[in-house]
Amino acid sequence: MASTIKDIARRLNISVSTVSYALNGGPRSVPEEVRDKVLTVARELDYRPNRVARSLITRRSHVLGIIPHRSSRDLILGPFMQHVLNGILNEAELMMQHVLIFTRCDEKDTAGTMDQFLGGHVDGLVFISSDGLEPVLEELRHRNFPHVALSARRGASPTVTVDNVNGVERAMAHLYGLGHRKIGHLRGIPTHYDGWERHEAYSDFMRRHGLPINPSWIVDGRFTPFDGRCAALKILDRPDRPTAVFAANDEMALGLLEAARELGISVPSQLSVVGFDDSPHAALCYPRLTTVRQPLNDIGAAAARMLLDIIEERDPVTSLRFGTELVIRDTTARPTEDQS
Amino acid sequence: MASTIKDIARRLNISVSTVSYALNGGPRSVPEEVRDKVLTVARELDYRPNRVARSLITRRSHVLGIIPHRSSRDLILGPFMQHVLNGILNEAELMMQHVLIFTRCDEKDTAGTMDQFLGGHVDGLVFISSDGLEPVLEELRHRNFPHVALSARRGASPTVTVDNVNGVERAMAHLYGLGHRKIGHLRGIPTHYDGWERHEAYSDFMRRHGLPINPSWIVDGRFTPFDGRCAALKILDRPDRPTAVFAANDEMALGLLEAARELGISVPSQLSVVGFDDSPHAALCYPRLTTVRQPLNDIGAAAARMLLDIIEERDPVTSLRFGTELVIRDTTARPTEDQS
DNA sequence: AACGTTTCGCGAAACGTTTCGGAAGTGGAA
DNA sequence: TTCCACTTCCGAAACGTTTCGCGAAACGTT
Repeated sequence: MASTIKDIARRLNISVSTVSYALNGGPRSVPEEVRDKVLTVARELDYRPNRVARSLITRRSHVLGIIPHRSSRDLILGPFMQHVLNGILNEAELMMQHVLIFTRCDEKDTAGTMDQFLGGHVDGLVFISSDGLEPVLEELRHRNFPHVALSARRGASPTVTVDNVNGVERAMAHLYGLGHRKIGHLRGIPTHYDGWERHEAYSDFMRRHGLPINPSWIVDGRFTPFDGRCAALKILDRPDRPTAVFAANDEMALGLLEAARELGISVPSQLSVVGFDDSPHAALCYPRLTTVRQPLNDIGAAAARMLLDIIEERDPVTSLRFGTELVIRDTTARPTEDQS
Repeated sequence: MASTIKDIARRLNISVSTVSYALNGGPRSVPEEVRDKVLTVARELDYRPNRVARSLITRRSHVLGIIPHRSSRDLILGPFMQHVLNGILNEAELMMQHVLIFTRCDEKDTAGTMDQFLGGHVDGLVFISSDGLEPVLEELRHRNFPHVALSARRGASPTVTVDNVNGVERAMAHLYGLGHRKIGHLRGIPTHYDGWERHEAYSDFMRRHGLPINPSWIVDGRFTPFDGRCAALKILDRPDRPTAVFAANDEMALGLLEAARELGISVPSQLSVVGFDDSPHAALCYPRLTTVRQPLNDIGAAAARMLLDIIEERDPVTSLRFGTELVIRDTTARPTEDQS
């Protein structure tokens, strides 16, 4: 139904090549006069170029692919995914690229997954989390297909990461400086790289400062407020509870705050809390959350830009690491006498 | 570099058509034996079908397009976009479709926009908000291109909406029932259809109950916490402030809560607040927000499903409207004596 | 007049598929 | 033997572009 370049050519009794050149100021020039005629007829026929046909031949779609974490049902709802995605989208807009989100991504079916990725619909891929997808990354590297991984071990593939170790260090040092010695940890799923790294940094800090690590002060959650609340109940509802808890992200810290309220534990006087992310709600909740800020929007934007650089074969920046910043608000204070 | 169907054919000295049939159990049968051989060689050559070439001929990409609100820089960050997108993504996954987010969408350049949309990269479109895009919708209708609009006037295009009128009615009736007579409104941008409809419903309620509408009790914001805070300061920081405020969404209500805290106005004893959405943080903030719940995930999922129905020419469901539910939490109470 | 150099334009190949028309062969029934 | 139906496979067209090679014409220089 829709008109094509051929229809224009026929109408004007000229060849399709000429039309193509006219339409996109193509690699060869066409005289002003016929150019105008082509443009007019194109408008008359309501012509729209078929970008798919074009991609087939140019091998570029101007679309960036995104692979959300596989448990995306939950994670896309979190501020992490949200802000990173926002960063990617904003940057993609500037770079005139669209963004395709791959919904199906079965890590057990590497072949099927690759079919999707390499089908030509996207020029490159951003992995929001590489958790469980190492074989896929491996094959992409092997095929030389442009990709960038976030929240991943710095390895063979290009990565954009946040300095978790440094961020956790700041958070812990803050708590330690206030006088806390009994510090618990709401840990993210340990297969998730950030979750793992933050836990490592936490353990490392505790060890280095000779603090006791009580296993029952460390509970896992999948980065959601609900999980945070459940996990927090396990940590807090016991006689020897810690005086402070470091949560692997803000969402879980929010759940923790709720749990504390339910248990009648007042924050920060009886319990200090530090989160990670500085999501918008950290400043909006009550009491306002002390947290480690990571520039999620910038991370997303950087990933998008790095990916396009790779696609267009510019400088080979292979990895980028962003810094963090401690934002001290109202959920941290000195532990009270009777606790320490 | 990558191997094609032709390579397989050459290797086996058979025709490409046979390979094609073998590969996708195609419309014609091929004997078991050659089928196996084709599959083996395909694996050997690490063959990946080129989906772009396939879409060119089948005219299907199995990708659903999404057009975020044009001021997406802000809106994608809100729970509205987030949950709707989540709903779409989940449903798309079930339906084996991927999702492409159009970043560029200049409402001034209808032609350019249409080029993007009709380029063949997507089989249909979901408009998150049709605000300002009527000409585009018009043309899509004219071309019979599958699309669904959210948060839009029920018109010629298929829509999925929420019953704003009913939702606002519940919120207002709740406040009225508690004894509030001086009720303000934190309004969303009025070009946004939901924002407009909620404001209409608010005004209508006030009129019907003979309540005074004070223009300085109505301030606009772009659905963000920051805007909510700014707008709330204007409403609250004056001698004749209302005893209750209905906010067009939860994010602004959250900003309102913050503003109230800054001004030393205690919620709910001195000020009642109702939001709209029931975003996760409504239950997590303090005091917990009374709000109108709308099933954002379901709305997104329904839109995706409706779109696919249209694409695949199944039943012609033209529009769907979801109901709301009032969730009473801790930000609403009777007005105190001295206020009324 | 002979010569390069541009300009202009056409035809065709290519991108990687899907799918149609039909040819050749096989087997069974009339 | 003839006819029909079925299987198996090939060649080619099609989808809508981009772009290369090449020829013809036009133009100015020697």
